[in-house]
Amino acid sequence: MPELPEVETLCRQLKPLILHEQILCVEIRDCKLGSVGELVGKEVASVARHGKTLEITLDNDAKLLLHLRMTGRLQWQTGQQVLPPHTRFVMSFSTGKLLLIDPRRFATLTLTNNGICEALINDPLRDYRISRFWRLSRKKKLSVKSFLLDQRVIAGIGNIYACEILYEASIDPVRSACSVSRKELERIAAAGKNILNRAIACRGTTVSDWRDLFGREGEYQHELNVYNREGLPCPRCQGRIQRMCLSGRGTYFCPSCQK
DNA sequence: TATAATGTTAGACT
DNA sequence: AAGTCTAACATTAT
Repeated sequence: MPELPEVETLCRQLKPLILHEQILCVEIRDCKLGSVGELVGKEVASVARHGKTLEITLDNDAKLLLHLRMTGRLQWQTGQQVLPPHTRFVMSFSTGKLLLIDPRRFATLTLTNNGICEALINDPLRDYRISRFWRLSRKKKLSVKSFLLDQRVIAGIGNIYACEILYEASIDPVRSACSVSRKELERIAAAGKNILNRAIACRGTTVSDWRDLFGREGEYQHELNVYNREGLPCPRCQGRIQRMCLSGRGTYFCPSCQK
């Protein structure tokens, strides 16, 4: 479910609620998550996002890394309501409770002492270097879409935004990464920044079950050009949007203006 | 009932 | 050996 803009939305909403707050109680309700060590009594020193990972640093420098994978959601709850179905983890503060809800149970939670510097370097909204992006693309024969989805290349892009970025850059998703020219790759990088920033401003894309920390839908679904729009007219050339399967994922594109 | 779903990765295959 | 592809994870909704 959540890609970079969705995780960034959660990060921004969560920060003012839990920064410098003490963890009062932790409940793991799904043993598949494993144990996360001793968190009770620690204070939250920072809340950050790296790619699609949410990082909560504690006052002893330990880091709680949360990855929502496909259907993970975070919900903020104040008061005594019953927990929603599929609530897998609860962390309580004096200000309220943070719930992890995850029907498919793919989400992961890890406590670590070393950061995740790889994603720090490769986050497209930080000091991402086009030179590195270009260099990596030169030796890749796989599709440019799979290239964009490789979190070691860029951290944070998922299936929806990969489709949208390639549409905005007018690049055919099946082309091999190494066939993309420097100019075209610059177009992809620019489209990536535009789209991700715009999607953050919209608090993410709700096509099925994405909700923000307070249960609200995002707004970027109203600005999608190709994703989930098979058979509808392309906003640019009036051709029909097609759907195909690429590396196992639904891929939407306009065959007449993505070359 | 069959298929697809916004992610990642171990293991298989080139 | 390194690059690439596939199946699997677990559950719900169409």
